[in-house]
Amino acid sequence: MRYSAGHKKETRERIVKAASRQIRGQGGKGPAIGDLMKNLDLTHGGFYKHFRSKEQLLIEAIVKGFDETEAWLVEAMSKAEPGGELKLIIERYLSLQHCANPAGGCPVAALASEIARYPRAMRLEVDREIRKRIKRMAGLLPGATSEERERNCLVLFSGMAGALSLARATPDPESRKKILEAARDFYTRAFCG
Amino acid sequence: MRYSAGHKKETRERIVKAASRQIRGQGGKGPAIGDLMKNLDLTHGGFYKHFRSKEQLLIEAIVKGFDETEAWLVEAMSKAEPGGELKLIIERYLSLQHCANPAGGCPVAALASEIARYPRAMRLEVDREIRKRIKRMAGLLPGATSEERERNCLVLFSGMAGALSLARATPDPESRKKILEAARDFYTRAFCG
DNA sequence: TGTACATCAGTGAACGCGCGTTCACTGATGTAC
DNA sequence: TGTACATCAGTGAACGCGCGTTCACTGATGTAC
Repeated sequence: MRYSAGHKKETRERIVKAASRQIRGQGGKGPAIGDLMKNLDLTHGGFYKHFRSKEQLLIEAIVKGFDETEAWLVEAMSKAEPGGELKLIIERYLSLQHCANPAGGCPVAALASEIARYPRAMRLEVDREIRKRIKRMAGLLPGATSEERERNCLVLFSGMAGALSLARATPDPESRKKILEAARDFYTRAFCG
Repeated sequence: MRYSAGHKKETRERIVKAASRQIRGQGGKGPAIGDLMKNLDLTHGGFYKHFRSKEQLLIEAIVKGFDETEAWLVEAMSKAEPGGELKLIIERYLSLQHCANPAGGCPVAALASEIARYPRAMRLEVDREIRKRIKRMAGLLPGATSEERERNCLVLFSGMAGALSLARATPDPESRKKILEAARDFYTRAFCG
């Protein structure tokens, strides 16, 4: 059958969006293409009408994860009184909500240890995204020079991703909460003066 | 053929040791059993004379990773002047050497984001190990109560693991070094005050 | 002391399943005439 | 206006490979007699 004008583009976006959630939720090589397509009421064969390979899809899926997460954090910021932006970002990033929702959250926390083992093209793309976000976020950090602010931002960002990963790895909900709270208190004190 | 008394035990240990390196190096489901055995000049069929399942092997392999890493950090400590132990641990954990050697390093940094997705039995075992090590290390941290020292230890440990994961994910060696140095300076100042 | 048998770490073929990718095909709609 | 053909998103069978697990078998050595 013939489809309407924007149909193909819409389908493509649905695939990327679903894949983005699933790669963050499942990690590894991400969802099997058959499953992914079935969830969207499509069949696996059609996949290659949209993407050159699974790897290409995963790259786009991860980029989408960064976009979604940044938007979600920026939204938190918008509610801040002046100077309180960073505190709200830390609180949201280290919230129980983010912890319970890897599929909709930060790709670095969701995939931290796996990125290093991705194929080169994927690593380069992830690296580009991380640099972009770090640069934007660095302005909120304390520090005399932009160099110093960026260093602080790297420490905060990697530290929060580590705390979130560790919390998610912890089976006991009480301990999870303890880790998140400890990290939240610590980074707030360290960077929100 | 019949083998000497300790032979089976030795073979088993060789398998665990090789698997421990490979799961940390490759992540995911770890090495394929066929490859793992071939590297030890054995065939895949014999594997099940030693282990109930691959999952059981992985559990033992990860525990071995914790043991090796703790020993390696304790060795660093032994060279410290009194009070300087933690500083040496931070420096070793965040060294370029550790960064370049995931297969021989900390399992949490190597597998951070994947642990949360392991089968329950594996998660529980990893959790036990982490608690054990955190408890031992907490004594080196500042804090008025043991509660507070443990919280600090959680923050330091998860932060360092996050920094190491991020550094490993970074393709450019200069940036890798920058991340490690920034984290090293920061945590040293924060906890070795 | 010599012989028959038991033991058991290791072997390698086979099974079954998951999964990425390819490819000939479908069929509703747009277009050319 | 009606008819023949082109288009192309989506379909589903098939291929090839990787991999965990099973199982009947091997063969050197220890043990029973």
